[in-house]
Amino acid sequence: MLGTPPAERPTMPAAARPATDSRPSETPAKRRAGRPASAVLDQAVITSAALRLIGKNGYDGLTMAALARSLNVAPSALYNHVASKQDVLVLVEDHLASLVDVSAFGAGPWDEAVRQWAWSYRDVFSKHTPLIPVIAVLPVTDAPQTLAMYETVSEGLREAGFPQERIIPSIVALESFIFGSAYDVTAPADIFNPGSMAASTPHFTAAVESLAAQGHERPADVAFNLGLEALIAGLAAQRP
Amino acid sequence: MLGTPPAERPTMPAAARPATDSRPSETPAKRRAGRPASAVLDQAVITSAALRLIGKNGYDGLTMAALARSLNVAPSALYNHVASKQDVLVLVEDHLASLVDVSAFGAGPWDEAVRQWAWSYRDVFSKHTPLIPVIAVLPVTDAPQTLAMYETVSEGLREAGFPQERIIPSIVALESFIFGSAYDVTAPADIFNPGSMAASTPHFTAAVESLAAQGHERPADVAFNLGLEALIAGLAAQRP
DNA sequence: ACCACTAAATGAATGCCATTCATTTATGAC
DNA sequence: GTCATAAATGAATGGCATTCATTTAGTGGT
Repeated sequence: MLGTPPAERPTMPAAARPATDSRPSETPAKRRAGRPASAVLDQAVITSAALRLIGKNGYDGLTMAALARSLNVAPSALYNHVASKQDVLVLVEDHLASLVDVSAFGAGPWDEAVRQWAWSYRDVFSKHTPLIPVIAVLPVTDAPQTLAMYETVSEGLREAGFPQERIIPSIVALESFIFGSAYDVTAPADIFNPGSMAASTPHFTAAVESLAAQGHERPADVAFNLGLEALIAGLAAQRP
Repeated sequence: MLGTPPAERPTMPAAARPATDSRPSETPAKRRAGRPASAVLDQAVITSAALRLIGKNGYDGLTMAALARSLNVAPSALYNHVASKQDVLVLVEDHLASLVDVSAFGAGPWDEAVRQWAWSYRDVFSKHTPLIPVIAVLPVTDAPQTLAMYETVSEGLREAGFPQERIIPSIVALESFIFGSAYDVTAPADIFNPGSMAASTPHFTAAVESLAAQGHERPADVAFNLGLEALIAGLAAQRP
């Protein structure tokens, strides 16, 4: 499944404003304070700069100062366009949601669509785990692209015959599993090595070694596949 | 937080302690060439103070300064017993792991044990979601109580007839679902309210309203139950 | 052609944070 | 007693998000 390279240019920002045409003319040098036509910043520009920064230096490198510097602007200038750093994270999150692949809904069997969506969703956010605490608690109103994703999935499940009142719980269950699994992808390879405590944990140690002996490239994928197939089967059983 | 795992530091190792309970007892442990019988701080004392602080002011209130103040000690004193704030979080996490109920393993059918464990695990960590990014990536060596939990669960699944190499992936899948679901518990009640965008998301909106009409006390429990039962059924199907 | 309005930028200042380090204190072993 | 050493201090450091008074320069109204 595809990764999530840093978004190139103006990819559909997010909330609120239509924002003129965000064709980013490279304004290289200093500029004096000014107004509209020459405005340097808007939410789309901030979002793509944040993504570039994250891609290069990770989330530790995403500071308001670094973000401003990458845009040749004073840190305080950002606050004319976003209310807080949290706001920047929301913009980034919503952009990422638009990268999740929902194309299989309506184009094939529902379970295949769920599979494709879930793998894509996990892959996108496994590179952005610091956003998970943000999304998991974010009102959908603040994230239009995320909402659009839910709409597509909801429609898909509806057409597959799911009873209305089970659609949201099904999505939430899948999403919870996906978020947890995204963390799992980033865990160090030897996270389960019991080290000096192996002797006191024989069953666990045996299980770890037995899995290791299989020599899977990405153990996280084994667990994700197992859980996802179980969930899909379970959902299938709950349809009329 | 959450950016990168451990940074090595010259001061003090976090691992290899007898893994206390929360009582701030003055257990002296062992003294090597030792000196201070009147020492105020140790890891057990720090852990229980941190828990008290979190209980009162939440994770935003957990700062090294506040922690030190609650112990009538200078902030720098903490660093004689802990290498970093991250270390404090690990101590807290490991204590919480000891609160998770694994008592049903070996005392009944495996699926009932998993059910009880999973609900308990989710409930404990739903009040401590800021620790999830820590646990999800933490080597088991640094968390003896957490390791003990894994040992009990591994033994339970082994006795239930699970093939060795599927035990760890099964635990990981369950745990991923549990972590994601812990976030879900803390989400605001109206997180799915599409607000002014309802018109453009008819299927999603209908699904949300249909669920709301059921009037469940805790909607998060509906999704958790649904997902957990699906996972258990899926695991059952994979046994010989 | 003027002018008032206001969005968008500046840069200095604030307060909080984790962490470091040179130093002091107090203890138990000898 | 003396001494080595763990444990505590308090001052300092550098980074962080955020605020605010101020400046600048287009724009719309007249």
